[in-house]
Amino acid sequence: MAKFKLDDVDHQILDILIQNTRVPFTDIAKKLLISAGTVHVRVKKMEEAGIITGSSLTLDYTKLGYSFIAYVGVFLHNTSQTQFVLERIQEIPYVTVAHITTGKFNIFCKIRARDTLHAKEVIFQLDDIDGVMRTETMISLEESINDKKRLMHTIFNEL
Amino acid sequence: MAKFKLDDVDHQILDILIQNTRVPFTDIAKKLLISAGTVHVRVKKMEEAGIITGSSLTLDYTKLGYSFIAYVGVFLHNTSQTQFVLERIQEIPYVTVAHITTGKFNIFCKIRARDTLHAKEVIFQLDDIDGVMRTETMISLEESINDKKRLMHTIFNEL
DNA sequence: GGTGAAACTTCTAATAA
DNA sequence: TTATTAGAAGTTTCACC
Repeated sequence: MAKFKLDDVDHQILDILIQNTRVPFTDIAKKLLISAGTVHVRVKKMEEAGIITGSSLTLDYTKLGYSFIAYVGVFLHNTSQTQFVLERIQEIPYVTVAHITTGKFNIFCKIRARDTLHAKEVIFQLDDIDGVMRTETMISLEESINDKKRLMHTIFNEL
Repeated sequence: MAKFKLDDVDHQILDILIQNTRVPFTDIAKKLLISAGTVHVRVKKMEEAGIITGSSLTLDYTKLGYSFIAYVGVFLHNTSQTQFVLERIQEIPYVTVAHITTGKFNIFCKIRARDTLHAKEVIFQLDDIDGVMRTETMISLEESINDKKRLMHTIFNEL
């Protein structure tokens, strides 16, 4: 898929909305010295172009009792089983992301659980899927997320 | 941190907003057969309680020319260097997440790059950090993200 | 392309239940 | 706690630059 051409105004709009989707267009307009109508049109275009695919809340899962994060590498008996196993993995809600990978593992996923006991259950569920040979777990002791804004700035300065 | 008590109405509000933060409160109210004022109060409370920590746009990075995802495991000479290395890693904008982990690697991170050539540069940057012994890369061939909504539903049914 | 203003929709806080 | 309501605020469209 080709790059999409965004100008500086688009970048600044994304910059603001990426940090808080509920900032009013009128506020953005004031800040960028353009009209609210323009902000509206720009956002709509970026949505139509598929650059903006949606918006989501950021929740504190720790406050909901889910403070445990781990990455689990999955080894398969045979790579032909990849799709089947992936589908089984997707049925486990505690697996938040799964990747088919090259390198050490065949499938690689991130899980979010309540605690070690709960994580053990989830990992056993993964182990029990037909075609899975074994798994290897890396427990996250500390997560540090790099602000999306940093990547965006870097991307924008390249375009 | 303790669990927070959310009732069914809160769950349903989160369910809707997690999929699209811009759904008007009046629409949510209609759907849940409550008033918009109530929705407003509930959301505000969840924000104050720290359950809702923010909102963000979902962007299609592939459309922006960034279709390459890889996970990189980092081995350190000495775990005492963990904090130092983590700080250097955070300076690289193409690293979107980094974790201190137990298990195979000392630090584990996710990178987003334009292509293999660019990824190579990023990985070399990681390798060059003082204290890093070596890295191990797993390239993502296919990413499958499990809907946040699924995890939420599961969490809610437990609470 | 952008603007500004009108028409419409939504938000929000105070009041009442 | 929740509902109602009315004024404030935001969104969206459109005729005109």
